[in-house]
Amino acid sequence: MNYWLMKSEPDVYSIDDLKRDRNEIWDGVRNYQARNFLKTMAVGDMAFFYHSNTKPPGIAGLMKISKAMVVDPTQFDPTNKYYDPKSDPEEPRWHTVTVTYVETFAHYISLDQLKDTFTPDELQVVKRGNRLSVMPVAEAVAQRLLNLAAE
DNA sequence: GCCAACGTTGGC
DNA sequence: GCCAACGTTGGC
Repeated sequence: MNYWLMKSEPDVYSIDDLKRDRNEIWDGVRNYQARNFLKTMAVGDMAFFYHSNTKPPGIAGLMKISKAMVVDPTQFDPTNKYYDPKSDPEEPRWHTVTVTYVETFAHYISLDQLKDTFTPDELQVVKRGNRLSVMPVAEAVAQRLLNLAAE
């Protein structure tokens, strides 16, 4: 079982939205490195829900991967902002996962706290200028995050 | 709202 | 295949 961190702007989709929806397709990722991580996710993996572009940015909760290798439907929808006319329905370019709500942390872990606790090597999200929206989290780091969240 | 970082596009 | 222009991300 692997741990991940996935970013979303709460104005667009927040952990409260996921709590309400229970399950959601994590659509709209259009970065190959992030997509490649999405494609390696397995059912049962856990992902930290990171709120980006908000004040303060940070980790808001936890979700679980409930379906792997989901074809992102938005790539074939011409009315969608994530429409990709170059994606071939026979060979879809963008795969993602379905996530299921697990919990909202009692203690929101702000980016400032993440920077105080982890080095950029331990947790890529604290790296300055980091724009990757999906990234792996090492088991030991994940455990420390879960401890922080419970404080 | 600004802007640094950086991925993508497209002319050559 | 290079690289300038452009667009997006995301912290501040």
